[in-house]
Amino acid sequence: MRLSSSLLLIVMKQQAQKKAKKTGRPLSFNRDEVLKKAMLTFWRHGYESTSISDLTAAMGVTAPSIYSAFGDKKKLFLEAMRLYAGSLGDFEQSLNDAPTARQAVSRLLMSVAEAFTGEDTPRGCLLASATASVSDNALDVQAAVSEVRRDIIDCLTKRIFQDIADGHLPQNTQAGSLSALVVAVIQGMSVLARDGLERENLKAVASVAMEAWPQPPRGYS
Amino acid sequence: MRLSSSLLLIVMKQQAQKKAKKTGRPLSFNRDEVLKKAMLTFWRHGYESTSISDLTAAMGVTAPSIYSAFGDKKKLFLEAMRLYAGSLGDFEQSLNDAPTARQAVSRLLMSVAEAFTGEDTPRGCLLASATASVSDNALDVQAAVSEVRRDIIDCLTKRIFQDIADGHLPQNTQAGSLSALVVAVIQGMSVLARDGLERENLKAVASVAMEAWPQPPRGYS
DNA sequence: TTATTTTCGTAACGATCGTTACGAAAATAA
DNA sequence: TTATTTTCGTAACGATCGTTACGAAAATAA
Repeated sequence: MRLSSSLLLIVMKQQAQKKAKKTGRPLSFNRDEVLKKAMLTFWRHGYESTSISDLTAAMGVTAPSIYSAFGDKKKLFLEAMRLYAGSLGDFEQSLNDAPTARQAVSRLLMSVAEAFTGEDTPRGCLLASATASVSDNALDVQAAVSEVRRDIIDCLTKRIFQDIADGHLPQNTQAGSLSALVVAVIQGMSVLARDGLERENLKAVASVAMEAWPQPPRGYS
Repeated sequence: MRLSSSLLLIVMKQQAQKKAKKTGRPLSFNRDEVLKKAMLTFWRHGYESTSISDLTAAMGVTAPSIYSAFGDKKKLFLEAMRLYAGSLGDFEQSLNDAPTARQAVSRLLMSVAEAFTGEDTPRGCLLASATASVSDNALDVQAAVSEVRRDIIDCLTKRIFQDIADGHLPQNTQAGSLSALVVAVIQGMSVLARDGLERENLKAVASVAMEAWPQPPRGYS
């Protein structure tokens, strides 16, 4: 077989994956839509406290179809978590779009205050609550969530170092501790949101938290 | 029956409850000791992810004995939670023993940083993780934990108001938001501790968080 | 049409969940 | 000793867990 025809086959296969050229009975549900419903269920009840029965009810899909489409409960959760968290690249982009790390974090805290108290979504943060405690069977799922948090902290740390280099933050700024504090505050805000704290009060907490942000060096802003 | 003899009977009954004057086969375990082991198990795995089987293994007590001594799983958890949290009065006392609210909170954050990274205990905070997410069957247990957090916030708020009155804090200090932030930071530190952050790094986070504490008015400290 | 492919829903799998019935065991009371 | 009281351990309860076997249904390919 020549290389060109091999490549052609690959291209055709990719096209088939994109658009419904497949043979066989078609899927009766929209994969993205039911994944979103699974995500909302995990958001509300967490990983282990959400049963397959809860998921079939929320997704409107039978258990065998869930297993066929997503593998098993762990893989479904991991996909749901990625849908919730979004891409790390987009997060990094949003941090870099802001003029300073301070403004990026200030806006971040306000937007999570809104997101944690949405009318049409569960309260709090899926990352904070879904695997806060698990049995030994789900330690790997917990570790996956933990890794997402670590990536976010690393991302924030990089942005803070950049601000130090640009003179927006003092040279002695503890970049790692400061970014870890930002994530701690966000995860703590999730707890308060779940406890029922109202949106405006949560924003006030975020506002007070920003007081911990170091002042820029003299002559800078 | 005369009142005096009735009172005498009550006194005798109380004595019987204190010391082992009971008839019948004696308890084969120390109730306080096995409660502590249950508490540690709930601390590690949370309320719903801890099974009765986990508890019998950790406590060294059979299921029927657990039910006889503690009622059911919910009541056992609530007792374990109270053992973990301690009395609100003691907490209030510790806040009032400190010279200022700032020092009380600063010491509080350092002591939880130690407690969340103990060698012989699970990581993080039982209150933060054990009921972070639950099924509908355990919403009442979640509410009980939530109430403990609210009590702590109220306690901190009172102490902060006292410092405002004493001139240690500015008149415009947002006492409610500041105390809610303290609890948010603590609950967020629990997440970081569970993620594996080392003790000294967690203390550094707490230290940066204290930068959010308002400066005392001019002329005060 | 017939063959092939994929998904459908039903029905069930073994394992584990929280909880309890019940007779044996171990103490005191009479 | 015998009666009474309380706890013991075994064994099981119905319910639910996550997962899968399997034949029917619904599409395209030949």
